[in-house]
Amino acid sequence: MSISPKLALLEEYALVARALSAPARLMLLEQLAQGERGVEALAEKTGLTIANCSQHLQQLRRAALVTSRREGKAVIYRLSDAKTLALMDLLRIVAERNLAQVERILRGLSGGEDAPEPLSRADLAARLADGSVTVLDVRPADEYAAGHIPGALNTTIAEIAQIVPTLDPAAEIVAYCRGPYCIYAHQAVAALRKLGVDARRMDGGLPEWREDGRSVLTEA
Amino acid sequence: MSISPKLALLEEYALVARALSAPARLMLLEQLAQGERGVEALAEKTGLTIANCSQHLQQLRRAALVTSRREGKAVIYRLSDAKTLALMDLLRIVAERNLAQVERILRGLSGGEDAPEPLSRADLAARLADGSVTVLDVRPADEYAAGHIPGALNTTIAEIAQIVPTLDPAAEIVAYCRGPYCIYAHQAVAALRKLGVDARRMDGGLPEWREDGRSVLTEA
DNA sequence: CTATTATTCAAGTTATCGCTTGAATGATCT
DNA sequence: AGATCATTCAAGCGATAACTTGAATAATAG
Repeated sequence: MSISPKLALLEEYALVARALSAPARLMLLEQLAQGERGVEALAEKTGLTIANCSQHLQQLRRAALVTSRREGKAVIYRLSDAKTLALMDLLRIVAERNLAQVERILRGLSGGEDAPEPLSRADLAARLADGSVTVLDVRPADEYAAGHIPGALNTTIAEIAQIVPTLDPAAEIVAYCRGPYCIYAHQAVAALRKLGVDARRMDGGLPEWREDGRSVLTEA
Repeated sequence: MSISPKLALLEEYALVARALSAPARLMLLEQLAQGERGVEALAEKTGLTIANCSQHLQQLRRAALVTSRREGKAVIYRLSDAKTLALMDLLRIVAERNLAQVERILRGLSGGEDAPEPLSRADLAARLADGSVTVLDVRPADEYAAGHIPGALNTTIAEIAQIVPTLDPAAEIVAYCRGPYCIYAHQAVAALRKLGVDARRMDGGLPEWREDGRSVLTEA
């Protein structure tokens, strides 16, 4: 038996937790939840320098939360499996469930106490089928192109006011973004409600939608 | 909107992960999974100094993984809810699933590749009913006294050789301990198999057993 | 082979964490 | 109130982590 097998074991668990303990790495994981990416693309999206980004990715890889492969001169990173996503999710749930501060931050974004309940993905899928909703994808255009909910319209938060008059006034507006870590959908709903337009968020984001096994449309 | 709501949010999630990123705190959580405890008892069990233990507990409380209440002059800590246990569990699953190093540590403990599959809690409950197993609780005596599986015998790893001859040779031996983070049951199985006695672990530990809604016996 | 591009490595700085020590708070008991 | 016990706070030290900069490695193109 080694010096302290117990501590060695706990150290391994702690390593995984430590990998999740920096906001920069959570950003990277959120990006990777959208799909696999190269280092440069990730650095661009997260605003990190290339070297810094690379080092964070290596920490994630050491914790086995992501894997990488070479493709030409680029190294492509991706989430290692669905359990990584599950872990991020549970982390978020515990944080949101327990921390009043998180609540306040989210409240501030969605326009106060009157923020409506999010629409479940199952309900959204049903209502997409009968045409009673307009779905807005409020992620950047390149992520929309890489895959989105069929029928969803892509727009930015800044341009959201211009798109409203073109929409079916009878259909409820539902916004979605990258997922629970992402605030775009919150911001979109807040912006729409400020305009006097009723809107809700979809629960989760595109990664969760895909994880459910629902269809995803990729631009040609 | 604040300076960077996105970062503020991620910082909160990271806070929870950071709380799980120190072996000492994982030890504390494992202890608390057995039941609520005071600071001094936790310090004793984990080998931390009182002051250090108190500081770790406060970090866990800041992350809302545990809550505390006063009882006389003592402060009693407990896991805040089942989600905390779920988070520890998923962390362990991801770590074990992905890290070859963890595998090696556990293998080394259980006596190599021939370590038997653990017995599920449901199966153990069924076989307890028909008397075809002997259950060994290999946790310290005070934890056994605070609650154990009905019918289980308490022993230490060191004394395990002496207890074997007193057991029904027809019944399979199943050992359990604090749970997945704990290595006592692994050690017990390794020790028994070295004696030529067939033995297995129960999957999970007492907290998981209790979480299943199964009966737990407390010493008078 | 040399040049180019994408990524990683290495060194240095600043900030944070974990642990220790010693003092301060809070609740009980006499 | 004063004494006592459990816990927390505060300051200090050594180790570790995040970020920057500049150089080194790998794969491809010319």
